[in-house]
Amino acid sequence: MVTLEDVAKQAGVSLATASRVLNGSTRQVGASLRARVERAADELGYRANIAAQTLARGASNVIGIVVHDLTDPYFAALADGAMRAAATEGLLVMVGTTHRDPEQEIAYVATLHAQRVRAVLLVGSRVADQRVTGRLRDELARYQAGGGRAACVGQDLLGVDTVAPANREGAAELARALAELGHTKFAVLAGPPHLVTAADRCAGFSQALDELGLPAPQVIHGPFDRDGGYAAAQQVKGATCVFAVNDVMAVGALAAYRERGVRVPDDVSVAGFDDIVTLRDHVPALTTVRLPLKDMGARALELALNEDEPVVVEKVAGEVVLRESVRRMP
Amino acid sequence: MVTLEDVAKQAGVSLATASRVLNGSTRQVGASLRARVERAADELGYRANIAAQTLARGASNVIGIVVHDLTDPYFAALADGAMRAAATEGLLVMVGTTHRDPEQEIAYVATLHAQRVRAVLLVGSRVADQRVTGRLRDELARYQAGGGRAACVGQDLLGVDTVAPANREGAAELARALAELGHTKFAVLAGPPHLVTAADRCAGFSQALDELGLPAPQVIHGPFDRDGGYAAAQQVKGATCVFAVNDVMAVGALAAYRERGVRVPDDVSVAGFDDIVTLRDHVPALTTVRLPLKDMGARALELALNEDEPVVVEKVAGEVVLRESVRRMP
DNA sequence: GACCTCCCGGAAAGCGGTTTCCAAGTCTGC
DNA sequence: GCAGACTTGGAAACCGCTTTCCGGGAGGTC
Repeated sequence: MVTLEDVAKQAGVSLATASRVLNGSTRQVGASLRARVERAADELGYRANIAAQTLARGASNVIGIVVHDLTDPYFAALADGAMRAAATEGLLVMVGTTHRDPEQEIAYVATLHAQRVRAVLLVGSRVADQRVTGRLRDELARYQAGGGRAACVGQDLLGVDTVAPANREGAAELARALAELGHTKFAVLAGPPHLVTAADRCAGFSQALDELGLPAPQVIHGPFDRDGGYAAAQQVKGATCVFAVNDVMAVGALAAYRERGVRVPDDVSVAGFDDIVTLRDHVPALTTVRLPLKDMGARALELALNEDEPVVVEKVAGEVVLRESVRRMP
Repeated sequence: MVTLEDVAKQAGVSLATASRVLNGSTRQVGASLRARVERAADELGYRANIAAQTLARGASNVIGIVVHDLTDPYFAALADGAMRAAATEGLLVMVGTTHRDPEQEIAYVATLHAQRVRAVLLVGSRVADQRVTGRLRDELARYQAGGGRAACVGQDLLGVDTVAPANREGAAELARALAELGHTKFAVLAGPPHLVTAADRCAGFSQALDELGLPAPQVIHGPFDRDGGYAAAQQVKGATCVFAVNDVMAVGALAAYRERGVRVPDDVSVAGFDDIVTLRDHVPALTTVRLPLKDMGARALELALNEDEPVVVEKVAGEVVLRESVRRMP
């Protein structure tokens, strides 16, 4: 590959001068030399070696984002928000997907640390397992000790900047809205018990029902994805309203009902959580809690880059959106 | 940050020995020294500086993927396929999104070149503009001249390894299947004329109709996304069957019809292209052409990494999937 | 015109690793 | 017991770039 030295030689100047011309510096370079260097670089097709720059400057211009699954539109939206924010700062993005394996998440933090990325963003729910979370914390702390910056979208469990959606509150508000429509018998497709996001939404929902004096919902655990919702829906017994703790599960539930000839919302009402954009044309339109996913991603990056002391943006509000998948009870 | 020198000092060995123990080498290191080094590294929380390694080794372990829009499930699936393939090779991934700006694509290739990534993957349709494509070619050639590797998912227009879906053939087969159902009056929601993927699908469809002796379809251009499909559907006149050149446009069209009280498939049949997984629960279920997106992404990465001479995998076959959004004509 | 700044070009010292080359052991085989 | 072949540890060159430090010349002041 073409190096700076090649360019300097071709232009008949020193390395220092070539560097100052091509890669930004506070120092001025005279017009004639500057032109010669630029021409040489162009002729040779020079591209600065960023690994070398990073090493010399002691700072890189890339950030790392770790998500669970890029094909899940929830993560895609969050990641997209963060990537747009990164682009405006002139930063590049390395993306890692854990496929929901917490060990992978830890491994990625180590790898991104080794890459000396400017910041790492952990996107997605924490798990309840204290030991795993502890190891992740350690890995992050080690990275931060070396000057790294980190933020998380999810729960404030890592001791880093955090953007935390109001999962409990959003679910509670949804519960109240559904109760308002006259529902009293609920089921919750609750996802995996160890996933904090899922657990929070389930708990917020249940608690709100309790405060309203309504009976506790039937809680059905299962995977956090479309098929999990599909399977869990089969086990619902006697509820008039089903809350799936995220939208893709709700879509799975709707599919299960459709196949069995159960009409939504006539026979049963269904609600989800997140308000995934890709699902906006779903039939019936899904009642859900809208989260500003892109903003949250962007905000988290901002925090990671700018805050010295860990800042926690608690309870990013969701907005209940009532659509045709729920009906008013007679 | 902790450096290798710190570790070596702490362990009382030379830099060379520490390097050999920690960062893999053909050379053996005695058991006792090895243990001392490992203990020191662990105590200090050492993480190799990959920028330095990349510089010293002259080879990096990251690849770059450039997509148009991560929140579009089409790209998410392709990227996910490539990322899984990368992970099995122990490679890290940098992702760039162009937001459909071809200039951005060129800029990303330059940036990834500067990063000295092992390979770059360009995912998504080429544009018809010769000048833009030419500049992208130049940028890629320059990168490859320096030992970089590149591949593309889309059309074979860049002189690099390419995985090209059989857009024309898939659309043609779809046209024949729809004609088989008795349709004769077609419209095509054709997307932007300059997008090669869109144009190919439209052309393949039209040509097949022509070969069947059927009248040419009404062709309506517009954006390549959901809203483009929505808007284009409004302009359809007198067709019994509408082909949207991708699934998200088809979903937009379905939404437009639903709002206007036009029944699908009773009043009009609708088909898309791609078979996006997220849409599998859409109502009515979308007739489409299934493309093996994840495989294509993985395959492209494989080509980039292993092939010396540009290899073109032409015409990755799509499979027509007939679902309820189309009906047989009486 | 002497003296001081200021400006700009270049030499060279890093940045944190890898790897080549040596030297000093340690094993073999006879 | 000793030459020759392997091992293994360390010194130092090098990867490509940034930046500090120097020095020479131009411009300004009295």
